[in-house]
Amino acid sequence: MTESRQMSSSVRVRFAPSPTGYLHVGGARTALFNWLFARHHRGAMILRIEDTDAERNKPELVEGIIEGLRWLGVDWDEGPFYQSQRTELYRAAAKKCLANGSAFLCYCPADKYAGGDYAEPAQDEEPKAGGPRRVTRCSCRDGKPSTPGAKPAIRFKVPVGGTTQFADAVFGEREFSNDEIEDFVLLRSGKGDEEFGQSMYQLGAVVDDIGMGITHVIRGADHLSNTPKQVLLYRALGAQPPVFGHVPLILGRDKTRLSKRHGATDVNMYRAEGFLPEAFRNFLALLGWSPGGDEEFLRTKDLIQRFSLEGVSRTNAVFDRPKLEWFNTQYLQRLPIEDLLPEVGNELKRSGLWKPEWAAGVPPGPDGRDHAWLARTVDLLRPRIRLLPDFSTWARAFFSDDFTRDATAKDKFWKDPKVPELLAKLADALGILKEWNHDACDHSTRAVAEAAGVKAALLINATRVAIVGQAVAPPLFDTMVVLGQQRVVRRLEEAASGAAKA
RNA sequence: GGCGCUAUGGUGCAACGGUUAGCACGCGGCCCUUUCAAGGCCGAAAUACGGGUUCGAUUCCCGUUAGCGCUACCA
Repeated sequence: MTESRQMSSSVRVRFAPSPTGYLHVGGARTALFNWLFARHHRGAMILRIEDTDAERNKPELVEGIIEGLRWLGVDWDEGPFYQSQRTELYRAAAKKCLANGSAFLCYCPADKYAGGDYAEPAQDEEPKAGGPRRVTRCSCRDGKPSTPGAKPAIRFKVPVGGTTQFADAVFGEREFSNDEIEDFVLLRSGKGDEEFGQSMYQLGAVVDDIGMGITHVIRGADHLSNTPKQVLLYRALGAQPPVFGHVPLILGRDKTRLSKRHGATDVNMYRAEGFLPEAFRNFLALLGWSPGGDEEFLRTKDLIQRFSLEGVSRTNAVFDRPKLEWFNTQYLQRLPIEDLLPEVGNELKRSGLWKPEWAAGVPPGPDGRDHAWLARTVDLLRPRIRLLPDFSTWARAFFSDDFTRDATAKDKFWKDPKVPELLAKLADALGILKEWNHDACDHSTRAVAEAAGVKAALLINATRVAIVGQAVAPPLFDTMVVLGQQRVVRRLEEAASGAAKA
C-alpha cells in the first residue's frame, strides 16, 4: 500500500480475460476495479487476452468480451495483447528457469501425475510425523525421468520446506507453506515434432506482468491460492512481485458461485435488456467495494475519484438484481437530461422510431418537433421507465402515430357506455382551443366532464387510453402538451369511433 | 480429504475497543394522487455459536460451525 502511493504516477494494471466464455459479471467487476484504479491514479490500463489453451479457447468470443467492456465504459491504453502470439517469450522464460535450476523436465503422463502415482518423497525431505505431504513430488525433479522417452513438460521446482509470503492490498500479509504448493506446470509438453507446447496460466501471467510492467495485480480472490506460485516464479525470473489486490467473488442468491442458473451472468445481456451502462457500473462498483460512507449514487467521475483498494471488502457478495434495477431507475430519473438523451436516442434508433430532426442543432420537423421537444418528452416519461426499451414499447405513442391501444387498458377505462360520446365531445372542445397548454387542457377537459355529469376521473382515464393507448402514462395534461393539439384531437376522434364499435 | 479465505437484518455496505449498531435495496403501512410510477413519512428485520483478552467487545485472540476458493499439461 505504501507502494501504491510511491508508484502512483506510474500505476499499470491489466484485465486479462480468457476467451472461453462471454464477459461474466464477475470478470466485468474485476475489469471495472482495475479501470477505476488506473484512472484514479492516472495510470495505464492494459487488456490482455489469455488464450493459451487452444482446446477451450474460442477466438470469436473475444469480440463479445470487448463489446461488453466498451459498453461498460471500460477502456484500455494498451492492447489487446494475445498470449497465443507470445509463445516464444514464455518458452524463453521457462528455459531460463530450467537453466537456473528453478524448473525441471517432467516426463510423467499428466493423468498419472495428477493421480499421485509418481509421488515420491523429494530428497532432503524428512517424513513428517503429522502425515504425508499432499502434493506430488515426482522423481523427474531430481533428474530421474519417471517415463524415459516421453515428451517432457516443464514444471516449476517448488522449494522444499519454508514458506512463501506476500502482501495483499486487500487481504493483508499472507504466508503459505511451500510443502503445500505443487510443482506446477510452466510449459505443456510438445505435440508432434514441436519441442514444447503452449504456456500454462502461471507462466504466461507472470512473464507478461513482468514484461508489461504491471505494478498492481487486481483480480478475483479465486487466485489467492495461486499467488505464492507466482511469487516464486517472479523470484526465479529475477523480478520483483507487484502489489496484489484480490477482490472477493460474486455469488448468486443461494451463495454459490454465480452461474447461468442464477439468471443472466453475461454482461451483454444487461446491455440487451436496456440497462444504462453508468447505472450498471455504479451497481457493480459497490459489490465488494465501499467508499466508506453512506452515499450510493456515485457517478463514474465520483467512482474514479473515490476508488481505492483499501475500500475493497474481503467478503463475497451476492448479486442482487432488484438493487441493480433500483440503480437503473435512479439513473433514469436523476441523470441530467442531456446525459440521458443519447441512450434514449440509441434505443429509438434501434426500434426504428428515431427521427433525425430530434438530434441537437437540427431544425424542427414538419410537426414542429425538435431536440427540445424530445428532451421535454423524455423528461416527462422517465419516472415511469424501468428499462430503455420501455421508451419504444410502452411509450411508443409519444414517438409514433403507429401505435395500438392496449386491450386491458380499454377494458378497464372504456367500460362506461358514455365513453365514445365523451371522447367525441372532448375532441370538439379541445379542437377549438386557441391556447395549447396544461391549464387550458385541464379546464377544457373538466368542463366537458361536468357538462356531461360524470366525474372528471372517468373522462381523464378514458382519454389517457385514447391518446397514448396505455392505462399507465404520465399526467394527462402534460401528455397532451407534448403530444400537440392536432394529434390529441385526431386520436380522440379515432378513439370515439373505435370505442363506439367495441 | 489437504490447504486457504470469509462470517453485521433476506441482500449490498457503515460502525476500524465505548453508537439507542447507521444507510440503501427489498418487504409492510400511511401521505400525495387522474392511472401508474416517482417522492415524503413510519415500521418489521442483523453482530453465526462457544470460549478468552479488556473497565468495556460487532471490532482483538482461539476453537466450533457454515459458506466459498485452490488442490488440471484450465484460466
